[in-house]
Amino acid sequence: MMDRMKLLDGCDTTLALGLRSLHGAGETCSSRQQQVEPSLTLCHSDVETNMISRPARLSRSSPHSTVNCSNYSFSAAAAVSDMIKKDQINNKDAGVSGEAELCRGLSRASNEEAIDEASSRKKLRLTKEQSAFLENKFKEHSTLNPKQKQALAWQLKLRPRQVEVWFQNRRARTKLKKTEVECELLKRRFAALTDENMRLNKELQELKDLKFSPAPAPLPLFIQLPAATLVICPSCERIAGAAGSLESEASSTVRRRPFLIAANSPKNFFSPFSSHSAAC
DNA sequence: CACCTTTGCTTGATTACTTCA
DNA sequence: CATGAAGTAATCAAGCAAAGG
Repeated sequence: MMDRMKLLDGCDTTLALGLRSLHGAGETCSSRQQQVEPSLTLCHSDVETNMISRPARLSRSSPHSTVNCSNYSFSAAAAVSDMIKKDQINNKDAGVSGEAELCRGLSRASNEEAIDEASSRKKLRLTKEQSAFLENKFKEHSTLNPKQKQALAWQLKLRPRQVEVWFQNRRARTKLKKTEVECELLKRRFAALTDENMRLNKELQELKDLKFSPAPAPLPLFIQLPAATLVICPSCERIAGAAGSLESEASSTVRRRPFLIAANSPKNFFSPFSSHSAAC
């Protein structure tokens, strides 16, 4: 019921009539609608001329006749369906106008024949201007309070419900986009870490091989080694400290930074032939 | 080249459900 | 705890453009 009630949200005069002009740049009346559905089709070309006379906006068409519609189309079936719904529930967002009342009378008259056709949804397309305006407002704040919603709807000559839906969809799609971007970043990060892991494993293997090689080559006074190679214990074969873990990018960065050790400094120099490294 | 049809994408709208005051 | 408003997630479906025959 609540959901149904939402349908009434912000029903303005034109909406209540179910004859609201619908947007769509360069949009023409759907050929499907014209050819298949014996429906009342109402269109007009400019939202600024929204308030055209009532008789012009409400006319029953033959299955193939439509009111001239260069830019907008509106299925009477859907419109009447809306009207019926509105008739059944209270309007919460905006007061029901006299025009709406009149519309209801009209809708009742055509209820039975229209209700079967009312299942199909017609949808408007916002004009570029409307979309741009909404985009700008969305940049300012991604949610709307009722007052802002009403004001926006009024400015754009849309129903508050339409503005609300637009913001809902915009939020959802922004979030989706953001999630996709994050997912992509995580994939890249995963790939980088996989590479790093492979590199370290290779390095580890090389050290293991070195361990079993014959006489070690004489070391220079100072050698430069990647930090990762310095913390493996040849005795227990454990990778001690940060070298064996991938817990953070920060530690990874630190690990990658090579540093100098003095070959003649027994305190700092890791000898492959000592029993345990200091890290153990 | 014009015309259909198909396909995929965008986007307005709906529904069910959740959260919160 | 019940309620209603407002939000999200998932989905539907119209409209459109591009591709291809």
